[in-house]
Amino acid sequence: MESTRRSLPQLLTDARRWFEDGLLSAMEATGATPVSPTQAQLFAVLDDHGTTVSELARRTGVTRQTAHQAVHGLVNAGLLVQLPDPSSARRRLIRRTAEGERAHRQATAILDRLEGQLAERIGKGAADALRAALEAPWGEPPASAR
Amino acid sequence: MESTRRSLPQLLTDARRWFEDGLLSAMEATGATPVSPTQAQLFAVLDDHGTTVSELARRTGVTRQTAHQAVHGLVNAGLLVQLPDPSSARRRLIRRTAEGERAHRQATAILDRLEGQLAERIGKGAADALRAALEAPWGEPPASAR
DNA sequence: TTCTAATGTCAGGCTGCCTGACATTCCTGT
DNA sequence: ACAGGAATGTCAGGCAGCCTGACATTAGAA
Repeated sequence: MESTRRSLPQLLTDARRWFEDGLLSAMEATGATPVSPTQAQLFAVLDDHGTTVSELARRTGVTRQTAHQAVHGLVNAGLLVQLPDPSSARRRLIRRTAEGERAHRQATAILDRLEGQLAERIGKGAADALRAALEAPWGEPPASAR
Repeated sequence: MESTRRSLPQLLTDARRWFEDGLLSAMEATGATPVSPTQAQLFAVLDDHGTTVSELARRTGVTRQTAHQAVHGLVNAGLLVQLPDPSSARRRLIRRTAEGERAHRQATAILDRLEGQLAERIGKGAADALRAALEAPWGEPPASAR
């Protein structure tokens, strides 16, 4: 009787995997510098006038060190650059390179297309509802769950 | 104007993190053997008469090796046991131990509670829509995304 | 000026996932 | 009957994304 509903965390993971695989294989197919969703996210929260690693960490909800590491990879890949912040010597601003722009735009386009395909499959209404539900602020899990 | 909608993969990750953190901290608070969502998922797809590692791998959508590793951890933690399958010498059936039962039931209960809290926050309708959308079969990302 | 906070970075660790490689054990077709 | 292919379980090694700890440097506030 399959009383066991699949757990939401698992469902969420499956969905994410679908996007992730789709993104990677699509980018790979175009020969563009591949960008993982995690990296794409970094791009997404980057603003045009340059952003510090710490700020990126805050925006993406990870530690400074993790953000640093992600940025480092992208810098190595030639998609980002770090330049000194004229207003403060301890800060280093992160900016996209031209190639970074390109990769970011492409990744975004592919994700949009995937979302479109999802809408086709489950219906536009359902897809919108999914997004709406996920966009609710998650914050931290209420301790009241104990 | 924040034209940058957050990407679905990222939203999915945030949501998953919320559940994951909630689950871990809740289990930790009770002093029970902590079970990660990944491990909980393993329990969820385990049937009562015993299941092989390969079968678990299929059900969870990961490789045999990954499943093996997860099972190994749970066996070490005393939540699962492997016993020889009387019907075939190359197979080893995985079963829950008594403690495994307990941990599984508790994890499931906590996840339900978290889902309930989610429903409170975003509305029952939205929560149900979320689940419904996620339960659509994800299959593989269509190559047509290239 | 001195003390605290913010920033960037290095080092090391964990988990979940993967591929490769094997030894065993079954099963099927000839 | 048996050879060869498929299934099963495992070990080994790798990679990405996270995390904590520890530091040096620089800004800013007291």
